Amino acid sequence: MDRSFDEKVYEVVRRIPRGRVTTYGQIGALLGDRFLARAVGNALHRNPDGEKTPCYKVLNSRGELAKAFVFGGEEEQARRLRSEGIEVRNGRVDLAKYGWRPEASAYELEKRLGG
DNA sequence: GGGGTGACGCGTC
DNA sequence: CGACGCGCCACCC
Repeated sequence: MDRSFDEKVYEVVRRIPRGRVTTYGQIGALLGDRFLARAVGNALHRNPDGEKTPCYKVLNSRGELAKAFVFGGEEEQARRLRSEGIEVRNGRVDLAKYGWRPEASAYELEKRLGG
């Protein structure tokens, strides 16, 4: 009954803190393989529930939004990001400022320590 | 089982 | 900055 790859991706996305973003590559790396980045993008493209899984918080390695954002396109994605206080300029977000590294999060640390 | 698709990432020009 | 090329992968025919 192992969860499908897509579901694992959604789980990670649901843990992204409010006001922060992450990238396809970082999620892939967290799931065990940096080359999964492309598959992560595909998984989000198939996201069945935009409310439950805030995929608008996932960007590419350069902090750029997705032209093919499923729930309304790039503009809608920008609006959702801004609604969390995240700045979007020229279709891009400053990862140094808003980026979240899942593998270094307190949540992960706690989990590894057996919390 | 074989082949196409795509919200990727990185190097190169 | 933009345009390719290439490697890789899960999904879906």
